[in-house]
Amino acid sequence: MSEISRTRARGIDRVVDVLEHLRAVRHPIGIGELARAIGAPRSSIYEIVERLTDSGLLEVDEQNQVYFGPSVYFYADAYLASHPLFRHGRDEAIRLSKVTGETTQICMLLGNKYTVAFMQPGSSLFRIISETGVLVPIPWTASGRLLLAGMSDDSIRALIPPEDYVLPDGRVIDIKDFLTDVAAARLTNRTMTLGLSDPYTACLAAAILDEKAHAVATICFMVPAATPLEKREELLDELVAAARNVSSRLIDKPWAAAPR
Amino acid sequence: MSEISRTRARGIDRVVDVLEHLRAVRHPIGIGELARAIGAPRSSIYEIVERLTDSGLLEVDEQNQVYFGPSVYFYADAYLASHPLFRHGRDEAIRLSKVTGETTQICMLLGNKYTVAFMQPGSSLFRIISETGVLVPIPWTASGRLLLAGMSDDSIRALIPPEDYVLPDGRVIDIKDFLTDVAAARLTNRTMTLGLSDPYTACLAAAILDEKAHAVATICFMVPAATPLEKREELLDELVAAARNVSSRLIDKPWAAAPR
DNA sequence: CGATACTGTCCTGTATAGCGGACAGTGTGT
DNA sequence: ACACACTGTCCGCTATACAGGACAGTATCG
Repeated sequence: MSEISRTRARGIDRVVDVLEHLRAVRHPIGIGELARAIGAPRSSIYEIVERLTDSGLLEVDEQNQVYFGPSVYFYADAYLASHPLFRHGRDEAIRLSKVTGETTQICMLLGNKYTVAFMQPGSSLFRIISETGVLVPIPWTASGRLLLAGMSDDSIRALIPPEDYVLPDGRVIDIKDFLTDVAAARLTNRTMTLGLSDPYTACLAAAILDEKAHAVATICFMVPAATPLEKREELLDELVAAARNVSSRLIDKPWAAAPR
Repeated sequence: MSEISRTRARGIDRVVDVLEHLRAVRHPIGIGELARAIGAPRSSIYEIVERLTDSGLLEVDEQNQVYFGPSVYFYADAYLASHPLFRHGRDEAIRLSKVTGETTQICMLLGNKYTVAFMQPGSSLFRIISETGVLVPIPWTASGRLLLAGMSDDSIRALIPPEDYVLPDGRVIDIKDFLTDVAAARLTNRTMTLGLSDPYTACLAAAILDEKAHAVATICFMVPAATPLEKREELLDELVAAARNVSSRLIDKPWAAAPR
């Protein structure tokens, strides 16, 4: 995750490493274990954890396990308030999930990975594929192809590390094929993949665009692969409509008339 | 906010100051302005902002205004998932707001301040008193009294800075009176204040308790001060029931059977 | 026009933050 | 009983992160 440098690391980098690690493990963790996991000296991490606990960014429970603290909640609240994308995207996802009964997600890129930003489970009993916030290689997903639509082939090659083209089952995606997929997604603004990251799941997605027509997120359904094609096309139409809906609401500047 | 020390500051402290300042202003802000606001050298802040932007903790828009980045959202998502308090508290607040038509809030302490963690506006047109995440002196609020119920008088004195006893209109709350209020709240687990932070608003609150019977949050209504006492008592009963409801669900360990 | 106030980048010296390691305490296995 | 693996605290050395300022560029003002 961090640089391989063997030299003394900065406090800031340690902080980032700590937070990223907690996100990755998604569990409270002992301070010593945390230090080991991110390859940092224990003394440094003890210090940092104390400082961040004081500020509420982290929290230490009665067994001295470290995890995120209340401050991140308030920071996120402010973040969400400034991003209509999330507010409206969530609303649409919840609505679609109710109307169609399918599991609906809002997805986005985070650095060079793909992640689920929000998920609303459907009414049918259907297992959850991936948790919110877990980072996944972009080529593993239908949405990932849509989210790259705004980029040139060269920058896509630069962005995605080679190992990300290897699927969980060992198959390797050809980069040329992938770029072709992206180009196709660019034109239609919709993708449908079958058994990509998971053999029994089809993923349907439509892109949410910002004012410059860049894909900033996708809204998608996770449906059983056995779902008839006609039904899937129908669902995809719903997604495209919903995405357009959200996109159109992003044009209003969020804090244009805000007080100083 | 930070120490008054004139010496060189740590990177970590700068990071915390930056995040806290963004929370306080609740707006994207220029880098130079940010540096000035927290009393830090510009060069340091440029550096830090760049680093934090890379990690997604901050975001810089096209006008080079800095604000929270997507990472905080995912950290908060993890935080919420590990805190049943928030999930259940939110649900209850939304339900109460629907049932009663009143503005409902979940409130908690953050360091030595009081803050609204979640707010669900009521059906009636009623102005919003305070935004989510804004820090308010504890003595200004009804909920604050409940939230201190687990502490001794001495630790309360140590916690709250003297200036926090001065109300916005200039009146000063006597510390003894305040401690008496807290003691009363401790017994009944409910508070009602009239025109404390605002002359036309009554605040009704009940405490949500953790497994050790410490108040970890409150659930409260903001109603017009003119609301008849009988009606207010009725609403308070609802709050107490809701709080008990949430409290009882906090006893289950959130990640007891979680996978490694 | 010059004056003032920004902004973003780059450089250099030194106060100090982070590292490594020692230490005592606790628990668990044999 | 000992060995081993922890944990949390403390301390001194030194590589370096931070502060401070210089710099060029841009914008607004009268």
